[in-house]
Amino acid sequence: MNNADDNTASPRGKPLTARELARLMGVSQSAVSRAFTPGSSISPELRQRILKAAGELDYQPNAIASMLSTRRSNIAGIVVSEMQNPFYPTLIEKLSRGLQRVRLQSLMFNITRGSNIEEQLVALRQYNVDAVIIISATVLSGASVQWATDGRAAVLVNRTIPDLPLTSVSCDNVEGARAIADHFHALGRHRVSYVAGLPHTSTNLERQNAFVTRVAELGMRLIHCVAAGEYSYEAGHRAALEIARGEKTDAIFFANDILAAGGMDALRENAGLRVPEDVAVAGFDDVALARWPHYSLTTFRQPIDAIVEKTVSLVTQQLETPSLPPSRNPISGELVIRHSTVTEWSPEIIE
Amino acid sequence: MNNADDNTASPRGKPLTARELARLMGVSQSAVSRAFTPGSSISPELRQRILKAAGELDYQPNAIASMLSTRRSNIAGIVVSEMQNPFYPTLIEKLSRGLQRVRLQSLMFNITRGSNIEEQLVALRQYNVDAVIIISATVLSGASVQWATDGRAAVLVNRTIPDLPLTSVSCDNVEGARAIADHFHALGRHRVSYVAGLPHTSTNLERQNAFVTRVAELGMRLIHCVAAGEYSYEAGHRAALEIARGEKTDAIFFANDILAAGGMDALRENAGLRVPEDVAVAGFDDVALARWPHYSLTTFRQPIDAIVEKTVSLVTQQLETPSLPPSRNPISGELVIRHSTVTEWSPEIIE
DNA sequence: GGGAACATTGCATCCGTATGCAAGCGACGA
DNA sequence: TCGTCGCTTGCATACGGATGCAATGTTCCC
Repeated sequence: MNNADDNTASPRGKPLTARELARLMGVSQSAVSRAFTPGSSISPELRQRILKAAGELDYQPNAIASMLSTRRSNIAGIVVSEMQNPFYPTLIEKLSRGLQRVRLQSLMFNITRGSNIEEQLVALRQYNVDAVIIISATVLSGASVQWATDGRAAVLVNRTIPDLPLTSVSCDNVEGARAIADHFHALGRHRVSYVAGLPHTSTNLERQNAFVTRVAELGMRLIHCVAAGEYSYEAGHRAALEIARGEKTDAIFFANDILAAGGMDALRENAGLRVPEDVAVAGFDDVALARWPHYSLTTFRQPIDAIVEKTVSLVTQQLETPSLPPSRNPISGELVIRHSTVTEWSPEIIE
Repeated sequence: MNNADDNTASPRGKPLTARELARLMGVSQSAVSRAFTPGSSISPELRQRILKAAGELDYQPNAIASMLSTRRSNIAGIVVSEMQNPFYPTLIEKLSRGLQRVRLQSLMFNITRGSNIEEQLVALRQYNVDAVIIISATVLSGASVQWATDGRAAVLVNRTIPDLPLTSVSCDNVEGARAIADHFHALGRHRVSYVAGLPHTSTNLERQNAFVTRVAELGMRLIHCVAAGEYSYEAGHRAALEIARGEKTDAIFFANDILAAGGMDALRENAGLRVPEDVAVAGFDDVALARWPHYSLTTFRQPIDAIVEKTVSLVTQQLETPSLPPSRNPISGELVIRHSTVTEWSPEIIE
């Protein structure tokens, strides 16, 4: 009757609307809508009939229209930067899959030194995302985050923002840094050092403070405490060389694995030191590279799956209960001992 | 007059709508809409007045409603997987920034072996993305891609799909593979080998064929040609060991840098071979790791910026001219010679 | 058998913005 | 001075689906 060219799926044509499908089937548009809305008031028979027809005619609800009606976008905005550290791609990948399980698509907002952060946050609001997940380590002002997350579910992952009470999920940095210090101590190393990445990030502050404190508690000496400036291989390399030129140290804790990798190469290849014999090296994260035989890096493993799971569950809770008070959620990690601190450790076999 | 509590920005309240702003200002809703639509029929004075008021009252257009009206989502769906290879996070990051320049947000669709691909593609359609950019190396059926991209701008990056005429942008794999072969030849290596990653991907097929062909042209012998099975360090490690156990080879081209890294470590640390003296090693991509002194890997650099630029421009063109015929766009890369093939090469300095 | 409680369904309207159309207005030429 | 043209502006409606409410049909119990 209409321009429904024929009753098969129609490629290249404008997509079928609920109203059209309804008319073709002789039911109301409401019925079509309800067929696709779980828990709505519709008989199983009608729903089946509609879903079947929808399948045959290749109808599917227009998510945009649905968003407008429900004021629910089913989109989570993920604010991201620092993609150079392989920890984050992995985290994001798993997170995005975790969010899909609760029917949330991930809209990525890339914050980078070059880009216009404010513009990104405006977009966050314009797209009406239901939830904001902030992973970026880049410094964001509390005010703008407040504005961007205002009235929606929000979770900070692996970071906090000063003076801004927001729900956060983090690997337990204190536990991890203490575990590294304890491990150094158990190895009999007493002249230890710390290499920070970005000095003002919350992850770094927590790791650094916990490490320094624990080192003092155990009666070890903190020889060097330097900031590499960023979380990169090159920065770790530079920092290690700087340390090697200074007073002798017998164990170095790098704030993450990438720094540690750069550091190890510098110590071995440029400073002529043996790892772990002359200096033990530990990192943080347990990214893929830490398992590579060349590095075989002792590190504190961030429990990615648990972090993702917790984040998703917090988002879900907040969506259900908008008034939920903010909470902090440290997730326990695990010390992974490898060859960079222990000579006699048998390296994991590559299967 | 209404419940406009006061005339300052109102946090926590529902966002202001164009209609409300219009009524507060005594203008029509159309005027507000036009003020935010470049090129629309409105006097500069009124536009300024409205934008100013919008700023003060913290009004911004609801992107969802706008999408519904215009049938334009200003969203590009990026179909992704393989986030383990650092080349991709970098590419995605730059791509997402490039798309932002033309006012497209990036909605990421993570395809992974575990996840439900069909479901992802349904979402792609439901969200009415304007453009689809497929980066994933994972095998997708032509039919489903056809369906997902039907009627919208689409670009394949660094891959093609058999029997599916779609616009694609790729690093010139043939040029790269030939350059590596030529380089090996110039080094006097005549017993060369090739290590594939995922054997059936288009990138691999192109690199492998071009390399094998060129090797024959130059009169070199292809000793080994193995498939590592995936693009990972471990796979490269395994493949290198396998090769080292077999007939002697004096140069190995790994299909990408990560494979090459695993391979180099295996050759040096497990097979007791010297790189480059006993065996020269080359990769493909030029990821960050290739520059690390420990690897200092000769590789063919993918021109990421040019790829991104071309992709964005193709998307733009397709959005302007929906009927644009598909095209293939190889982008020229660059051979980067480092220490893994040339002894006397002075390693780049870490600044 | 009558009436009430419940399950289904359709109707009408709303979500917030974009845009075709016509009305209003000033400028300009004849 | 009048008519016409062009620029602004507002009005009305469309975009596609969700949902409160009323209408209808069904079931169950006394």
